Amino acid sequence: MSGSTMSGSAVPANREPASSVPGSGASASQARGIPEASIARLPLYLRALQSMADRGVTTASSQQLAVASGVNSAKLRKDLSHLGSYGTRGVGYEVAYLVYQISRELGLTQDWAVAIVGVGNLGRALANYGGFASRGFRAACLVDADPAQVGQRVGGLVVHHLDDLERLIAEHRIAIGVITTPASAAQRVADRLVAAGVRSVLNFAPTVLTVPPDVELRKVDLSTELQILAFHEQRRVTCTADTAVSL
Amino acid sequence: MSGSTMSGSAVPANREPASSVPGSGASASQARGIPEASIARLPLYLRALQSMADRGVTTASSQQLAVASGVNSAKLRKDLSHLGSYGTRGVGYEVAYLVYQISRELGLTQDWAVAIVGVGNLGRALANYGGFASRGFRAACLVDADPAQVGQRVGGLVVHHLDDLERLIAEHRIAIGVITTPASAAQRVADRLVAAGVRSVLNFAPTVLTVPPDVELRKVDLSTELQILAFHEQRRVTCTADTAVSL
DNA sequence: CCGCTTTTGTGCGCGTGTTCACAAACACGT
DNA sequence: ACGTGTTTGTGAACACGCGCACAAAAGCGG
Repeated sequence: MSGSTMSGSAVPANREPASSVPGSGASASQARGIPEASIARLPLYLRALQSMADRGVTTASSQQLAVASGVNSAKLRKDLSHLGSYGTRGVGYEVAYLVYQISRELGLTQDWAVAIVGVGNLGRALANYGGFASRGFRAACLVDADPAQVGQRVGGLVVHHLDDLERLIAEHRIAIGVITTPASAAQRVADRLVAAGVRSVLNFAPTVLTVPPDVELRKVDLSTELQILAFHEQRRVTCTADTAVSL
Repeated sequence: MSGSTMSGSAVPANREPASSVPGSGASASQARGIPEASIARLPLYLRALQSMADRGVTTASSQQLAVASGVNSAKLRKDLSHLGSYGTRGVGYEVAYLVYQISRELGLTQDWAVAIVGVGNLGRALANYGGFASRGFRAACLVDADPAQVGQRVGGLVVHHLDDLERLIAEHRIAIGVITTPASAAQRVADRLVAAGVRSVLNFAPTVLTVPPDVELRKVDLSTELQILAFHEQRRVTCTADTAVSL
């Protein structure tokens, strides 16, 4: 009854289209050919697998893994098949081995130095977030434009001034930039990150950023998520009313 | 060359599939027939439009709006056409009118009471986030399990104890629940929210939640986003190395 | 050594979403 | 009043991802 069973592909993306020449739609993009949708689910599988490993489980079937990850089992098998045939028919997947394979595919065998720009409430929350270190990420650098923030210790790190951004990126070998500034400053920060060599940016500011096409830009938008929920909530009451009338 | 121009649909979704009976794939879901993908973009358009309105712009073409929203103009027109023919050929869209129409469609003409469960760093950040109030949302209720947090004032609100969750939901007419607890507590909180009548849940905890099919569940997963970035970053260096070899 | 059970890996049809491209519609200047 | 230029709305082609369903493979017991 409630339109919740969504069969088809689904919802959009956190990947910003950024600037892309529409005419040159070369479909031969995907390098080693792992679909973007599959990659986005690998972290999910990885988490489920690590949870299993912690509980001492050594082997898991696609069915079990699928349930633990909240996805269809066929989809999971197809996703895993993209990284090679790491399962044993009739048995399942070896948890530890799969953890390693997915980690390697995601590039989590090394750890990535992350810069957080904007030490507001959200920036602080991220800096203190323990989930990073355990998953191959290290908040290596905190930056803010406000002199009052500079020098403060947040999550074991000293906040530096925005002016030193370029130097800090070079020194800490920053690979990933996280933008938690107000929307008004986000584009300027993104430009400086890119100019300093950062090719992966995660944007929390509620604004559309433009970056060169070779920069990977993702966004997390809190109010958008809420607005989507609001839509469904509103549609629900509308539909309920309609149903009530038709009864 | 750099596989960044992504033509096709793209990435997965923040919508959790939740529990859905696979066999009963009724495709006639979508009620008034606005595609989910379009809805997810409406907040983007709304923001661009409001920004234009603030700058005194009264009329915008699909091209202008598309650039401001970072999407294709044809896609934007098709999205807007789903809510009716609110444009004037040869001219464009009237900003103020479109703002109203989108707001109405998203259910933002009323404001929604939001409960935030888990007053950690992230919960605090959300409670203090100014972007809510301005967009039709109101943090009406802060809850935490830790007695030390109870009674504190965060973002103008007093933190209540988790025990009072059901009462608070009823009193404040909470429509949307936001989960910012540790992963271990998330499922229990979700169950209680649902039992208390909340039908829309936004989950920040890094875990898979299971809810009844009539509950709208979205997730925001910070480490997943970073891991996807790490994948591309790693693929980049791998590809670069390959290229260097082949030269 | 063979047949039975379990589970992977995948070919295929289908629904969804995206994009192009164009006709209908509208404003405006003359 | 009428042509002209611009912009919307949408039909159609295309690309993508999802999930079913099944064959191939592996283990196991007799």
